[in-house]
Amino acid sequence: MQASHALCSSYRRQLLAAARQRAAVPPLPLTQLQARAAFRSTATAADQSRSDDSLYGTIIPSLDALDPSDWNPQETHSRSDDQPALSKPVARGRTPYRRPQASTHRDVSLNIFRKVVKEQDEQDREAQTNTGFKDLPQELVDFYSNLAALRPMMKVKPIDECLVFYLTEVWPKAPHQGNNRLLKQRGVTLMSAVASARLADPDNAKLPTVAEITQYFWELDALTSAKWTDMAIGLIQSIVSRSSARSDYPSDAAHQQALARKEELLDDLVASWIKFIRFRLPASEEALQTSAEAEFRLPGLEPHRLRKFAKYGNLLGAFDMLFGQFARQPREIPAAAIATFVLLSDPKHTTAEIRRKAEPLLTPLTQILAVVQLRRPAMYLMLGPYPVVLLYVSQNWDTLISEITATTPAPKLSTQTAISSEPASATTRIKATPTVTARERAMLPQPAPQPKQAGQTSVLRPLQGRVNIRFIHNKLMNALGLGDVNTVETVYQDYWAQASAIPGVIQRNAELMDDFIMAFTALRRPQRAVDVWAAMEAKGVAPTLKTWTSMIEGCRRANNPIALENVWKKLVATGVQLDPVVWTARIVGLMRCRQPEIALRALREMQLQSNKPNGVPLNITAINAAVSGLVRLNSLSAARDVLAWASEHGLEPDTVTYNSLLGPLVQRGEAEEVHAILKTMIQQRVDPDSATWTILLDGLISSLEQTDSPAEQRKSIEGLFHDMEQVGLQANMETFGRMIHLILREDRQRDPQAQPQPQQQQQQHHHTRGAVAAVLDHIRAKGLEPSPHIYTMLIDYYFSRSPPAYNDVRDLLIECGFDVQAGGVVIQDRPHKLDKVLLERLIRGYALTGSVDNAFSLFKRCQSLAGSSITLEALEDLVRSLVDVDMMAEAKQVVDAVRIYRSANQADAIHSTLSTLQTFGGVGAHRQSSSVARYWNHGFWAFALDRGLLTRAEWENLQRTAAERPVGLPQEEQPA
DNA sequence: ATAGGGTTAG
Repeated sequence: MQASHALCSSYRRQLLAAARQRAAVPPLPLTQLQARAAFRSTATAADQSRSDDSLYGTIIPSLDALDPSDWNPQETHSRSDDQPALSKPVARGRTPYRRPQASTHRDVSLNIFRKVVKEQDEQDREAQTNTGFKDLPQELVDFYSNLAALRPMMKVKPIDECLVFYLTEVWPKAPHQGNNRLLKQRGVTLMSAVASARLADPDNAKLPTVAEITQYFWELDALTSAKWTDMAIGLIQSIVSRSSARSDYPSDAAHQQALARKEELLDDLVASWIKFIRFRLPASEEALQTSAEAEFRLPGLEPHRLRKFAKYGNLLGAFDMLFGQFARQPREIPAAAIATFVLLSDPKHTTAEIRRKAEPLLTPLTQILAVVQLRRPAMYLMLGPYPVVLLYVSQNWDTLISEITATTPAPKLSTQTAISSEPASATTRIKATPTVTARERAMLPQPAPQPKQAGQTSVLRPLQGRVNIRFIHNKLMNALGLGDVNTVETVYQDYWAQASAIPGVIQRNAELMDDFIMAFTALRRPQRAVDVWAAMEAKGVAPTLKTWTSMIEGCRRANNPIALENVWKKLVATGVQLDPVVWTARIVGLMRCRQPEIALRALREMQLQSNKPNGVPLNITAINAAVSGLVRLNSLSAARDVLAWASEHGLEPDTVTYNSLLGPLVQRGEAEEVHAILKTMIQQRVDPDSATWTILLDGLISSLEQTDSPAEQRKSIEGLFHDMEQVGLQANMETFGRMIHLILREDRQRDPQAQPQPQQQQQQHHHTRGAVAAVLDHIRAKGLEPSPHIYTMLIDYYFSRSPPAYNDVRDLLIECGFDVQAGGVVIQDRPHKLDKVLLERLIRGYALTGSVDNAFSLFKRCQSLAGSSITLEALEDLVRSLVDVDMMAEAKQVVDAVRIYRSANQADAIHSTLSTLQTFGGVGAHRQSSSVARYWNHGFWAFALDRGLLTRAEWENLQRTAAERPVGLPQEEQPA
């Protein structure tokens, strides 16, 4: 009571006055930074997203209309797509950073398109004029007119008819001399279309087999390993997608028919191999001699060379013995060989007859794969373009390899690391073979070097017999804050290795396992979270409700509402007694994932079950989760509806409820509303807490006069802390953070852009003088460290000075634990207070203010985070500033880092079990199609393409592999 | 029985 009176009487007047004033002045985040970035076109007023209360109010249905039973998770996507207002980024007010449009690359592609059209027209004219020669024999005239007719025909007729036409009317009538360029060109175009049609429609009897298409390409002198690989692996994909189980077919006849068709496809695969190898592989003398017995006519393996390749783990070297030059492109013939090998070894798909036919290929492959290790990264590289097949191969690989190593007499197995299966995969990853040949290294994408962190493992090692759980937990949370999945992995591996050595450690610290599960889920490595879960259970630690809550929390952080609901269904299916906490986690998670309707249905569901036996009572915390979520989504009216509904069920607002409602009102300066709520709080005898105080700081800080000297400002701030303590409230880090935020905002507003004497400003040193210094001192006096949040605000502020206050930035960085040298800023050791936002703002600040070297050296130190935690906005700023000063090689490094991250991430995330995919979706499943498009249309890519830092093919390939979900699985249905 | 959950800074 005392606290509320203190607030309401002594500061209310100031608060209201300041709030009114604030309402007229929009906040100006980083305006000066943006203004200084000369290459940015200024954002129009229309870009500023405005909040629209009524819009949200109408979208959220009233609670009475909700029925939890009729919700289907699959609707989530389409519904949001239909209603863009739902995904309208309320919190994303900062659009000025975005480039207006990726118009440049669009123009480029249009030009290319026009050029191609022009060329083709000329070629058609060429064909037409040839027909005009009156003295040509009729046959030739026919040939040319038929050839000219082919292209228009392909636009209107089915592809099989075009093929027949070409094979009967064009190809056989071609003159034996003269320029047959068009004949070939049109033939290749046609045949490529035929190949695509074959892949799209594997059972179309009118289309030629893959083996036949291989032959046609060969005859057109256009058989490349790339084209052939596409066809062969496409065929494999089609085969593995067909079940052999009787239960999957309605009748015996249908089953028999399917099996027969499958055998035809397998035959086609083997025949295609034979054709490709015969056409493309130069046969050695020895191979020619044996070709009578083996249609494949593959060269034999040389045992001593094989031993050597085994020793160095050089798979492509070993493949070289079989495929010669074609072994050099890992994504082509070697990929097809791996996939074929797994398929033809899989009793679910193959037959003895097929194996016999393919035996000349399978035998040497078995000999190689039994002794030369194929590591997962190489597998991902090879099969990355074919996610479905990669998934299939990956899932069958370990079992298959252990079978063949057990039965194949190997030259020397000393270096062959047994590949154990999950959950022991954890240990497998530690023991990743260090032996990589130079050639292989050149071939594989270089994972961005992990910033070498002194002490990451070395600090852990001396702690023998004692595992410092707090230390590990801190490391984990820091890595999570940085979005650094590699470090999370390392911390987990280290912990697991240490803890496993001492009995009871894992069992006694089961909650740390929950944290790892949360972190992996949050960083979009759900398979790793599932692995941790399994590893934990294997140690006899049963998952608790907290474990489930952690996973739900992870889904929330990963912004994956579908996964969240799937996890929920799994939890319900276990039949475990639920509790209010896990219910609340679900509701807040759905709200944060911008699914207010689903969240409200969950709340309603909670209320319905609360009346049943073993029902969890509805409580104010769950209501608060919904209310704050709605407020965050700018839907105040819906929030009030929820509160009214809660009241009907006997739940009255508490302090947190009021705080949720106060936040946006204070921000928007709706003084009367704020006043009304404070009055209600007093009437209802709900005491304000530190958070209330923090929210209301707005008005208190404004009372600091610009004319005050630093000493006077300091006194005012100390007065605030004193007042808080008087009413029994302790300021916390959020209070301090908001104070600094408000002080800096005041400063910016009072001090619009150009101050007459920049020299004086340089000397302002906010963090050592005046109000900010008072806050920082208070933090330290409490034995605390300023949070990354606080450092970020200060650094942003210093960059926005004119000229940029580099010295102040540097001082702060030293405080944060950075090593600042003459050559630039680097992260020497990982600072304890650092997260991804701070890092990004730092890179961006340096880039935009023209301190490009600093920006780049920072980037180099955290390269592995490019593409994940560091946003494309920031990277675009960096690349542009590098190009501006003509550091093209460096600019390319940045683009390469993102590109490599994208493909590696794709490959990594794909290594998932079916169950994980069903629950969490594939790569990018959390994203809606519109946001996928937004990602690939981002100005970063446009700029990189425009400046030749990325080829169009690379860009398209990235999109293709990233867009495809590994498997087109239906949503899992669980009995609720 | 308790943990984990809801509010407040970039």
